[in-house]
Formats: sequence, structure tokens, C-alpha cells
Amino acid sequence: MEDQARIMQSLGGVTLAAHSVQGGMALPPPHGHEGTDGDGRKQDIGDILHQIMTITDQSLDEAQAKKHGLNCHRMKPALFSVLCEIKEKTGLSIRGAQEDDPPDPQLMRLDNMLLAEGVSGPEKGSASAAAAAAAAAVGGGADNSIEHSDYRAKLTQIRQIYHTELEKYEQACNEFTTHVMNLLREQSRTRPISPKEIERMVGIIHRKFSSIQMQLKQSTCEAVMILRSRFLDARRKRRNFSKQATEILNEYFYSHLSNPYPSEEAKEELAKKCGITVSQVSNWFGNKRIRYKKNIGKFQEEANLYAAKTAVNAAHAVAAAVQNSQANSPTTPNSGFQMKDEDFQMDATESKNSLLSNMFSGSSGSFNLPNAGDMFMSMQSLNGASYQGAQVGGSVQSQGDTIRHAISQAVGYSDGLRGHLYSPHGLNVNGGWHDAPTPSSVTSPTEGAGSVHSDTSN
DNA sequence: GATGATGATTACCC
DNA sequence: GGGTAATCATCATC
Repeated sequence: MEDQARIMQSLGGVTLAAHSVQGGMALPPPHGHEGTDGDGRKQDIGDILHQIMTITDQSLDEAQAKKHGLNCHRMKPALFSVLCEIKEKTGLSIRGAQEDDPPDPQLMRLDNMLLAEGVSGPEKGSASAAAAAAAAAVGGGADNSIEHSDYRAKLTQIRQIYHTELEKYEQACNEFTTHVMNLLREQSRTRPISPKEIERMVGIIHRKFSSIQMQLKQSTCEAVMILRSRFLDARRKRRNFSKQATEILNEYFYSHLSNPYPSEEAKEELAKKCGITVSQVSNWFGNKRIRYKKNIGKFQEEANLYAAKTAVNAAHAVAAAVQNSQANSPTTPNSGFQMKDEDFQMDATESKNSLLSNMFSGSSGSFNLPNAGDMFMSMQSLNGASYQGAQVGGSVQSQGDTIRHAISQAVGYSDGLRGHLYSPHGLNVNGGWHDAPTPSSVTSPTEGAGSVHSDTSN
């Protein structure tokens, strides 16, 4: 009843005068100047207010009937207007306090993070970019690609949950807003509810739902952070490279011992072959160079092993090339092939044997000696059918020339092996490698045909 | 569990 | 930016 008294006071002393003409009604005189007529109207208003205040205590039918009666009451518009104004005044102060809020920095941070992590915003690019970034931090390799996809899958899951929840919240917010608006509009027929107030109420609802959304964003961010940290923590959890990968890297290293600095292209190619990343190749060569330099004696055995291995590969490749040549040559169907150069006649078996013996005895005969890397690559090219002699350096035209070139490369490599077998090849007195141009590319002896590249070191 | 091997990281240099 | 050297952390072997 306090409220009623307050409203009565307001109606009597403050605002009623300003709204005394409503809907063509008679003007009630200002408070304090009313006479007996004023007393009557005051009584009338009090009566109406009493009816409004007690309407909720009545049964539905009674209330409906009373509501209709009140709606039709001649004083209703004036009273409604006054009540609206009172509410507006109090509402304005509330609104003034609530509006003009600066954008919440925490919300901005959350939004930015979700965008950066690829949870919000466009799906494909950022999500995979974030996944790739995390995967890059973790490292490459077959297992890591699994982890990569695992990370991506989990991120996608988080993204889906986030969007589903967000959608739910938005839907609930819209539904609730519509419901409240309808309710208020309906109520506004009997209660002093202005459109501004409805608007304000909608704002309040939106703010409430925004805070819920913020909680959702916060939870999502936490989930992403946990996922991310889990992957980043796995950074140091290394796995040894596969045996095959290590062999490929070692073969390249020892065949380029004079200048074990693979170019970017070479690194990429090695990475592709080994199923690791370029940075892992760089790491590997960095570690290898240092460890080799630190303990040449220890690595000598390994160097010999790889040198011998590569030499055998080379011999096999040459033999294969010779046989291939025999098979393809119309002039030399079954026997040894005839070279254009008189001083280069060799039976296939003989060539193989002499090559092998040369390789391990260190006798390279009168052949020129390209560097080990050249041989390293030539062998692969001979293993396959698509030998590209021009890329190796000479203008290889005839079949015989091709073979001669290959053999000379092989023998040249044996010289390279001699260096590897008997001395720390390529290291200068300061413990560093001799200056040499960076090789432009790489292939390993295990590689198939069609990947011959030049190596201009030495 | 001790130990060596090895991939990754970091600080520094050029 | 790429290389070295030192170091860390983990793996693999005994």
C-alpha cells in the first residue's frame, strides 16, 4: 500500500496537472486548488487505483470484467499517461546508468582469441591455420600428421559445440525476447508500459544473454587453451626418425661430406623422402655436423659404412646401366658393348668388377673425379630409365657416352669415398667445413628415376 | 635406473 | 636468416 500512497502523491502533486486533458476528458484542477469537485475526482482516481491494485486478488473472470471496466474508464488514459511518465522518469535514471557501457575488454579479448584460433569466424582458413601452427610447433612426420589431424578434429569439435551452444543461446534469447515483448505489449493495455520501456526490457534481456554468451566464450577459450597446451607440451616429446629416414639423411650427409649443407630445395626433397619437415632436416644436419665434428673418430665407422653402401649401390646401378645398354644396343646384342671411344671398351661384368675393386682400392684410373654428391645422384638416375645427362653437366648423347659418363661418375665417387674412408673429408684445420658452394639439390641413392639434379659443390 | 643416442630448443654470431 | 654450440628432454638399450 506504500506504492499506492506514493502514486497517489505523485498523481496529486506532481504530474496530474500536465495530463489533465486526455482523450477529451474534463480537466481535474491542480492539487491544492481543488474544491469539492476535486475531492470527487480524487476519490474517483483513488477508486480506480484501488481496483487496479486488487485486481490480482480476484478470480480470472472477475479480473477480466474489472479490466474491461477499467479500460473503458474515462480516467484511464490520463492515469495511464501519468504512470507512464513516472515509470519513464525512474526508468531513465536506470537506463542512464546502464547504457553507454564501453565494450567489455574481456569480451573483446575472448572474441579476438576465438577468431585467431579459428573457432569463430570463417571455418576453413583460420582453423586449419591454427591447427597447422600447432602442428608446426609439435613437429612433422607421419605420427605428427596424425597428431595434426587429431588437433584439427578436436578443434573442429570445439568449434561445433561452440556454434551449437551459441545458436541455442541466440534462439533462446530471441524466443524469450519475443515472449517478453508480447507479454509487455499485452500488459501495456492495462499497465503503464511504454514502448521505450519495452525496448529497455529487451536491452536488459540481451545483456543478460550476452553475459551467458561471454561465459560460453570463456569456456570455449579455456578448452582451446587446454587443447593447445596439450599439443605444445608435446613439443619436446620427440620420436626418433624411422630407420629409412635416418639412412637417407646419413647417405646424403656422407656423400656430401665435403659440404654437408643441403640447399633449401635439397632439404625439401629430403624432408619429403623422409616424411619429416624441412626444419627437422635442418635440425638433423645441424646436429649431425656438430656431432660429426666433435667426434670424427666415432663417426668414421659410420662414414665408411655409408660410403661402402653407396658404392655398392653405385656398382649395381652401373651394372644395370650396362646391361640395359646391351639390351638396347642393336650392334651389341649379347656381348660387351662397343664404345665410340677406343680407350673405353669394357665388358659388363668386367666393368662392374673393376669398378668395385677401384672403389675399395682407391684406384680411380684415369677418370675425372666429380664430387661425391654428383655420384650420389648419378646412381639414382642410372637406376631408372629417365636419365637426364644434360643436368649432370655433360652433353650425353650416345648410349655409350651415357654409360661412360655413369661409370666415370661412379669411379669418381670412389675417389670421394677414399676421402671418406681415410680422412675427415672436408674439414679444415679450424674444425669447420671448407667453403664450398651450397649444393642446389639432392636425391638419395634409394630414390627412383627422374630426380637428377646438379650439385656444383667442389 | 644408468647411460648413450638423438631430436629439439635456445642464445649467440655473422 | 642460417649456422654453431650448448643444453634439454626423451628414447632406446643394457
